[in-house]
Amino acid sequence: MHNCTTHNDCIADALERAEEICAERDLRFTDVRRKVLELVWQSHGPIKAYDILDRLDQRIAAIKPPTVYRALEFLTENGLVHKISSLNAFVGCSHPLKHRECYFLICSDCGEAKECCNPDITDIISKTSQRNEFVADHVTLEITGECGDCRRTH
Amino acid sequence: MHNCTTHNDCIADALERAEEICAERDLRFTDVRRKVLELVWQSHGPIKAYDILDRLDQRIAAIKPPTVYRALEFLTENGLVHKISSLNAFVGCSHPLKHRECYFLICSDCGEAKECCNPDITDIISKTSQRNEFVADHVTLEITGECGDCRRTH
DNA sequence: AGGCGCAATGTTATATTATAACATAACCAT
DNA sequence: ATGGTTATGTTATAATATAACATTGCGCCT
Repeated sequence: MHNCTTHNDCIADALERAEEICAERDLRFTDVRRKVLELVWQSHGPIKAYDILDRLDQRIAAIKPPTVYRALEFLTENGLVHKISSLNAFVGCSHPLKHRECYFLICSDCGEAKECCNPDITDIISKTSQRNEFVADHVTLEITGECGDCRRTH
Repeated sequence: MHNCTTHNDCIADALERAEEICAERDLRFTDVRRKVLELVWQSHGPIKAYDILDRLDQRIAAIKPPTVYRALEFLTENGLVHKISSLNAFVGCSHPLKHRECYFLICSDCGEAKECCNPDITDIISKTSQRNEFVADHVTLEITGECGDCRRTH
């Protein structure tokens, strides 16, 4: 599924970065938001809202869909998480400080979504927008296919 | 909403092209498929599956969601219609013979989705995929923002 | 013409994804 | 502490999509 040998560290790092970013921006990194972000990172790949819901600790309080969607909205707005429209799923952003737009290579075999943030793509998209007199505000770029690891395994 | 002065012609043309393409490929361009494609074109911009359902002539037979989704699946598979993932909506392809991938400029003000099929984008996406050892199979590129017409109007 | 096989549609039911609307609680600045 | 604001709880439902099985329709063979 993934070859991130110290995935616990990834998760911890992501949470810590989120903590810092929220502190800097005077945003509240509440328990719900932290827990949702943690589950997003734990899944390693894209995870669906209702799967997050299922994995939240339901012993303490029965968390309902709106709570999860609100947390995801917060995390998405602040660049900590991205929504993958073609999957209706969410994935942690691996470099939430660097940029706003991320592009994804989504393997339909193993399910992983690798961020591929190529400035050349950003550039050509921006030129294309201009040529069409279009002021872009958000870009969704999702490339589906088969990743190298999966291809070699077959 | 749109400045296609002879939009009835657009619709008729699209249906005729679809007819030809299906004939060439030995596909059945059935009444349901034709009617769904017609409604997609009538809307001019992206239209949602349930809006198509509402607009289908329900006097004759009560058409149900699966029927619409199947028709959309057929039309999408054959390049006559594109799904816009970020909107959960469908739009007619304006040049179904030319290529497989289309990119969209979606105006969040007027709702139009303009196809922008820039080979340079295709090119760079393909290079990026290669560099990541990724075999792309489908590309979703949806640029949301404000179109020139809307910007000037404000 | 009759019957076979396959593709398309009909039908019922339900799964999945997402949000509206209003109530309560937690936080925090004065 | 109190009042304003932000976050969460709660109930209900809207919106999007598909599974599973039944029936119909069409092309082809003889």
